[in-house]
Amino acid sequence: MTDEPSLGVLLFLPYRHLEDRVLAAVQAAGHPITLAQARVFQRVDQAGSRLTTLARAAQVTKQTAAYLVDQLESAGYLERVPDPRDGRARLIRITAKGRAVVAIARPVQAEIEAEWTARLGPRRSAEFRKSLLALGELTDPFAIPGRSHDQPGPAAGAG
Amino acid sequence: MTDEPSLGVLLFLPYRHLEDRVLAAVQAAGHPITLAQARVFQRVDQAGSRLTTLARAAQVTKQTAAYLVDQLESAGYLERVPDPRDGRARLIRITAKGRAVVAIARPVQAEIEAEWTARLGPRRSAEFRKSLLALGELTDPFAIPGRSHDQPGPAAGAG
DNA sequence: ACAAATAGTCAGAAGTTCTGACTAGTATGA
DNA sequence: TCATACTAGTCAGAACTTCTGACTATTTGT
Repeated sequence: MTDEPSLGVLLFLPYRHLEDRVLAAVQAAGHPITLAQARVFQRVDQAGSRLTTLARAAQVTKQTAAYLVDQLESAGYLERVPDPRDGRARLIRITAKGRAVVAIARPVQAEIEAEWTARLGPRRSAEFRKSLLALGELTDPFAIPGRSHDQPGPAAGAG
Repeated sequence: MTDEPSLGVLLFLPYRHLEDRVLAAVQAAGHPITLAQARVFQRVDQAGSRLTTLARAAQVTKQTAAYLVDQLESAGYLERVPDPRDGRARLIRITAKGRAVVAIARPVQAEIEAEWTARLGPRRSAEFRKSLLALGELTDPFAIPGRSHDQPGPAAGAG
């Protein structure tokens, strides 16, 4: 660690900064949402998401995702409706109250991105995003076939 | 969310991939280390680190860091020695057993970085790292003055 | 010497996440 | 159509992680 920082730490810093600042703004606006809840909420699609999808995207088990969605539903930020296409599934959707949270989060996110763009300059900034997109294809567990159902993501098959 | 992925998600994917693969390799080698423990262990300096420093770097409270260091110490991966420069402090150091873990982790990390470099190409890869370094200066809570003691990082001053 | 700040600990509570076992609906193929 | 395998989600319980609050010992600055 006296050496140059690892890519892990380097990715961690902006990731966490973004997450923390957006959450702080949401909380400051009077929404008592936790970080774990936010990590699920953030991934709910406008058109509605299935629990399993959220769980995979957030890289937690479906039980964990269910626990957090339950809380967000009780608090009125999310709702569950039957999925017309699949009787087993339910669609998790953002409520009006949830959209109020999105309305707070979005400009903060934009503000941070603007700070980053100012720091890197427009060209490097665009390239940075493109690089992240490329790495996403390499590192998104969705892309990895044959993962089983209860796992939060890769890294499991150890121990 | 039907839109293009946010920078948050984009940073999350490679961060988590790296973390998970390195941890999986360590666990596969027979070291029963958890993700939370690894996040602290990873930040211990060769020359020894103070608990408070580790806590800040990992962005958890010092109590949490202490809890995890206790476990890593019991398991023999870390040790605590008095800090000759400050009677209050102790230096947390990596033991021989801990260095065996580092010896497993390092090449995996290098392998992943090589994959990323292969994907981005050498030029974009170098620029990607430079951009992350620049953003680190912007987002490292160490750089933010006047933060108080028990906080895991920013984002706190909300609610 | 004294006040303020810092390093770390102790105790307890809350929050998150996991494993295992289960129910119900869907898809496939004989 | 029926059996089988698979997928979506839930229930229960345990383990793990993280936090808040209160405290001791030591150092720093005046």
